[in-house]
Amino acid sequence: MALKYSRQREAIKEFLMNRKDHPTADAVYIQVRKEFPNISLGTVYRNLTLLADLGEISRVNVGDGVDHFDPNTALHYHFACRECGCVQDLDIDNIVNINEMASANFDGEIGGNVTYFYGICGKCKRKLLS
Amino acid sequence: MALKYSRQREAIKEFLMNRKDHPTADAVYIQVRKEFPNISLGTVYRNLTLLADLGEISRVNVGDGVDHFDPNTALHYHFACRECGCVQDLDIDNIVNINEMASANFDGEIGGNVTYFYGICGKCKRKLLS
DNA sequence: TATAAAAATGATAATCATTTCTATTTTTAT
DNA sequence: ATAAAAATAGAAATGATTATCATTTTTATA
Repeated sequence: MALKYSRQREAIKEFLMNRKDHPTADAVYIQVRKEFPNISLGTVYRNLTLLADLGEISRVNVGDGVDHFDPNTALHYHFACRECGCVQDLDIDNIVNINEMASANFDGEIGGNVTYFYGICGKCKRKLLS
Repeated sequence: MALKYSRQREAIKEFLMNRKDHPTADAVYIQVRKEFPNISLGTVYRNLTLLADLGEISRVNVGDGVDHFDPNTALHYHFACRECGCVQDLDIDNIVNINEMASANFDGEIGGNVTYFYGICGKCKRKLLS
């Protein structure tokens, strides 16, 4: 149970920390393989899950069937482009009271919510117009 | 391309229309198999996807790794119990302006958003307290 | 520094939801 | 009645993720 150092885990963390594009496990794998040619996809998944469980990174779901990973664990919102599949952060204030709103007229316990946006990103929008 | 009647599709639709519990494809399959013992899971998936594409039902994702299906296509919010896995409707007003909020400071086009809540349902809450 | 227990790894197999394929059956316009 | 189009059942394929397990790394302690 006690955590032990691993060069692979450090490389995964290091790679992710410099990223703003919310890579998938496979994207992490492809990159980290440049430094560790023998790393296995299972190791990438295992470490991403571990880091997420430790709260060092967060797992992001934007409905495209693949998990994305984000070094920013603070509350913020994501946008997913349905054209190119990119995932980006949105610069908006926290949506207020949403859990409280849901708690009214509800006999269970609201633990949290998942909110994300989708559409066409700026890049794809410009491409489609030209 | 032209749609042709199918008894299986009617049975799937009929079953779903009387449901408030947002069944999965597999749950639909198990039920409809009582009337059509030879129906295949592929047929269930094909028809659920078709009905969703036609806008007659909606596909609901609550982050549990399985798609749920809802005969109610009007905008409303869902709650997913992390204890028992049940999915239910929430009786709350529409969350206002959320797409507009996201559109500010964003150079792409917001097409929509996905918002759902999770936690412990009333039934499980009571069970845990006793 | 040597060592041995604990943890992590690489390789691969397994899982699970969903989709695809194909030969056969249903539907339906004529 | 018939034949083209669409739908089906059954089975295989896919794709993301998890599990298994023999081997390698890490690290606390002798």
